[in-house]
Amino acid sequence: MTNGEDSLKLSNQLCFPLYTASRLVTKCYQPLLSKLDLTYPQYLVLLVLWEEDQVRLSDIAVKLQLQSNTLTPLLKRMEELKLIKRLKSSEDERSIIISLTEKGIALKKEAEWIPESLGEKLNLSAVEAKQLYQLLYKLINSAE
Amino acid sequence: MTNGEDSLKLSNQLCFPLYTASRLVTKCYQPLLSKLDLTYPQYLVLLVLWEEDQVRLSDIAVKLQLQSNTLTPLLKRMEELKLIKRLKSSEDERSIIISLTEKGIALKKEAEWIPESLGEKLNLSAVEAKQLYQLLYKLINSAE
DNA sequence: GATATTTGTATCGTGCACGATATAAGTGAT
DNA sequence: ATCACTTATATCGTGCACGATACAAATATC
Repeated sequence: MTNGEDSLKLSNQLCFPLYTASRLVTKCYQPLLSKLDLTYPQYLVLLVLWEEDQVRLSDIAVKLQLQSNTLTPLLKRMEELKLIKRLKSSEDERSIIISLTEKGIALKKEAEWIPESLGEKLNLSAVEAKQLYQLLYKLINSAE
Repeated sequence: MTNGEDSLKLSNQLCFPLYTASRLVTKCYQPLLSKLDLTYPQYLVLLVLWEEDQVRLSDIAVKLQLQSNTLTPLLKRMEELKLIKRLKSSEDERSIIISLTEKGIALKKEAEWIPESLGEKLNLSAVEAKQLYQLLYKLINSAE
């Protein structure tokens, strides 16, 4: 972007808008998700499970790029909310299989309007959203 | 992006790469910042102060889009690390003025190589970085 | 087949982030 | 001056995120 003296200016750093945008988008979800009594990371877990039920904890960890020490308590809270079940795998006793409960499955219908609702909050055109999407994935894949 | 059935797919959501990219970039900073005994939000506060010393807590809050209940303990920890001073404003006894200590000022020199070092970790071209930067700011400004 | 290594999950400690709420200082209207 | 109102910061409680570490099940090695 720039070199030398200005490199430490907040306005010249990519890190800052990334950090701010991420928190801001999470914040946009908050009022929508609180109606479903969900937090943002819990919603991400459900997105995984709505696509494919019966997933190992370690597979969720890979998909969401989260570690076991983050996921374990998060999933335990979701279990307390009766959204998911945590069962040991019969094939490998070390693995925990996460599956949706009836309540977790039913929640999908209630969540279907969320993406659209969020799209309205963020004033990006379809082209811009796609561009941003691609750049972010390039960034994610570039740094391992 | 897409409508109907697929809208809840993780891979179709802008929120997820944003969230992941932000955590990933923070993680890239971590080894660099730990050498200076700093966390990422602490580094952001220093970026603000290196640009302009003697800033009110509330002004830092606006610049970093953080709330007082996040900043207060964060700044107290930085005070314990002898990086900053927290003094009540003489003009308005409600305000806290944050200023750099000698140690805080000296740290700027040690941090100057960080932006460049991070640029190497993230495999984005200058054009892509600028594009991403602009899209993120558009997003931030669009949603208030 | 006892031992070493790897893998999957959990535990512990620290530091954000933020909603809700409290408190004290300043401001304004009566 | 009094009382409502606003503003600046702090406190409290909850939920991530992650480094370090522990531990048990599975696998590999000898």
